[in-house]
Amino acid sequence: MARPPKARLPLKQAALELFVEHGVHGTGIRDIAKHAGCSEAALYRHWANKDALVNALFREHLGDVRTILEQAIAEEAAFEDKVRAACRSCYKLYDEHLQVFRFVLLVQHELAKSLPTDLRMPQDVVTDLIKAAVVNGDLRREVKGEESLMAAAVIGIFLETAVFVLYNRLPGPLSRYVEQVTQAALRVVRR
Amino acid sequence: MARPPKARLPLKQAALELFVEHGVHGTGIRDIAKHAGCSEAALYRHWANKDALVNALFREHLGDVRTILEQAIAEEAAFEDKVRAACRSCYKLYDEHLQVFRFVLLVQHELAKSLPTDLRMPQDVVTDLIKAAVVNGDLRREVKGEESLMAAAVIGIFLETAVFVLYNRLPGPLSRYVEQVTQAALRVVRR
Amino acid sequence: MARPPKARLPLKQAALELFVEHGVHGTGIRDIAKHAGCSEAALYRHWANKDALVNALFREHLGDVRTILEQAIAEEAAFEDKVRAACRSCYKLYDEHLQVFRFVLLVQHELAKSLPTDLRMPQDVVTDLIKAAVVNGDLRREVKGEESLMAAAVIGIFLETAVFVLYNRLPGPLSRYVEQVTQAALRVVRR
Amino acid sequence: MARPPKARLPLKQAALELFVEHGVHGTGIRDIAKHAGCSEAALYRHWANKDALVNALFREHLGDVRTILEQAIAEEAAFEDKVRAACRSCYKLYDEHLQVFRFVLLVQHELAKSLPTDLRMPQDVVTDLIKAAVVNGDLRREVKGEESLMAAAVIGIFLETAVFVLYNRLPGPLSRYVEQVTQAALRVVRR
DNA sequence: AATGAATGAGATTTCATTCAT
DNA sequence: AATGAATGAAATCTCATTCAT
Repeated sequence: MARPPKARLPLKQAALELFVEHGVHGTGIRDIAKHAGCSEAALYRHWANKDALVNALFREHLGDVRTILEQAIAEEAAFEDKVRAACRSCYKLYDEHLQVFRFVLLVQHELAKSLPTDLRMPQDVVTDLIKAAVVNGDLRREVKGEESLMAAAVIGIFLETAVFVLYNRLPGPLSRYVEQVTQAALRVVRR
Repeated sequence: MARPPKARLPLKQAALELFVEHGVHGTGIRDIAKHAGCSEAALYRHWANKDALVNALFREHLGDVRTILEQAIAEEAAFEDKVRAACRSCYKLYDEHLQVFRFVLLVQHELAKSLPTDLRMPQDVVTDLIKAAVVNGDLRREVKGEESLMAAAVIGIFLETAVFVLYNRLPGPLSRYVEQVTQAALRVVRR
Repeated sequence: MARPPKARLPLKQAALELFVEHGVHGTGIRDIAKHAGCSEAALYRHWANKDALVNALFREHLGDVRTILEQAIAEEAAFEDKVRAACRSCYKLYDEHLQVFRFVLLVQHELAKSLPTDLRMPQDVVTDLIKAAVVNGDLRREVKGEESLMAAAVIGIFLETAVFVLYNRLPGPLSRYVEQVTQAALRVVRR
Repeated sequence: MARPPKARLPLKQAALELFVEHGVHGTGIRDIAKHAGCSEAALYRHWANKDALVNALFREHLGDVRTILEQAIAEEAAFEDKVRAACRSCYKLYDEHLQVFRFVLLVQHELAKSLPTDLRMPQDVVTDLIKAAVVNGDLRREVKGEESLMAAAVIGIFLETAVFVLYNRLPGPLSRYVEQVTQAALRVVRR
């Protein structure tokens, strides 16, 4: 191999920070390069263009979130514990890597059009969790056919609480709400 | 009284559609003008600049949503009916004026930084609804101090269900879920 | 109408001159704008991009050349006179508007790929002239089936003489060779 | 003797193909390197820079064409046979190495400005052939002083026929027209 | 009053070339 | 010796806004 890539990681880090801070459209190549301490052209060796960078970054971090969720859920046996673990793992990510969390949240709507349909999303993980609980008998049969609706409710409770903390409608850190949010979610899915 | 301006409405309609479709930053003056069937300069007869248009549009539609919510809530007496009316009114807006709904949702995040803090948001309406219910005794006293958290949960359930419909994770129209969403929200706030 | 376009013509003239002088690739938007005495952005109001300008310019001037040829040919009755008129009209263009002639010659190969197939070219005019002469009996029947080959030869004689003058292999002006070139072309097509 | 360089030939071949396909200016170092299956820096081990590569390539292939022409002409005694041999040798090159032919044709115009004047061109070979024929008495004395004009005509017939085949105005292979083109050229130069 | 031309500033992207490994 | 990363300069193009008619 020739020179080991030196700008790749700084560029990703800089892009993440600036995208979250000023939005994807509000952040220029120039800003990213300057913040990363390298030239603008360096970016184009690693990604075809700005869009490609955004997409790569999104896929990567979305994968992280999904993995965190899946692992947390897999490590618990009871449904309630799975829900709590899911919540705790995500809120931990929020508190420790706010930028990753915000980026995934932020860009999701902006990229909705250009995302491949085969991409497994965190929403899918939660939906599957609920479907499995219905099958297992952890949730009443009446929920049958409403799994997606229940998933929407659970995700909504998870996310909007984070949004409230983000915009200072609730005091942080987010993790302090794990138990309350978990109980709220459980009250929704358990009739 | 002078005759009403002719380009104003088409411009607003065009801006709304394009902002929702391509984002505020992704939509140029030329796009708006072309889509509205008038000249680029016409825009500057009605608003000082692009930002002013965006802000005016946001304030206006946010006001609509807030008003709809407030009226719906005011027209009912019981807490449960208020929640149901709030949900129904918003979901009706979604089904009939999807773009208004999406615009308010979308721009909120994109413009988070530049929004004036004095603006009363739909979130505030819901929070106040819950606070009032605690005072009235419609909700148990234990909720005291958790009003914002409860509001977050309720709003999350409302919104994420809409998002699920928007991205075809749930079949539309959104209004069909009013009762289920209402019950879910109530289960959360009622211990 | 608002402001009458002031930069359009200067831009076309500047582009023509610079394309001929330094080649299409060798000429930048900046050069064209500076030479035309206007801003770079002005160009994009009139053409979508550089390629579009090149194409429009080519189509326009190609049309001129074709029209000149067709008119010259139409004004004469005898085959020999038609050939002479064709040659004279083109060589007059060369001597008086060298840039147009060179541009059409230069860009032809560069644009070969992107040109629509329906475009009637000067080559077609000459080919049709010869086909008509065979039908009329102005040329022997033996030429039948060789019209395109004869057209190639005639055009080759026309063009390469111009190229020789262009590169100073022959002294100008080109028009002085009209009679000799005409006779050469006639010797080729008349068995 | 050191072992022969490994990347040199692939680079030359790739450059030739891409220059013909997209033009010299339209082809980048990266394109050439990728197409040749080696690194970008490799090019600079063999040539000082892009210009040097272009020039070397042009000189080489131009030399090839000139040599082919000169040999073909030298191997025949009679003027008519010389013309036929010249045509046949070039058309053979066209049919078997289209890219070399096109490259020499193409680059001649694109690089007209930057070409060294000392370079002996195929045009010179043909002009000398005709001059010699006048001196030898193979062509009438009346042609005296018109040698360059005659050379232009002969070359024009040769080239434009090839161009017609290139753009599908005539069916290939080009070699099938050797005899007809030869006769056409002879008719021009023989009064 | 209303248009569309024009613009300055800046965005993104490309390119030939050099550099570090 | 050979690679691919990095770069400065420049190219193309976009944009919100102003201007002349």
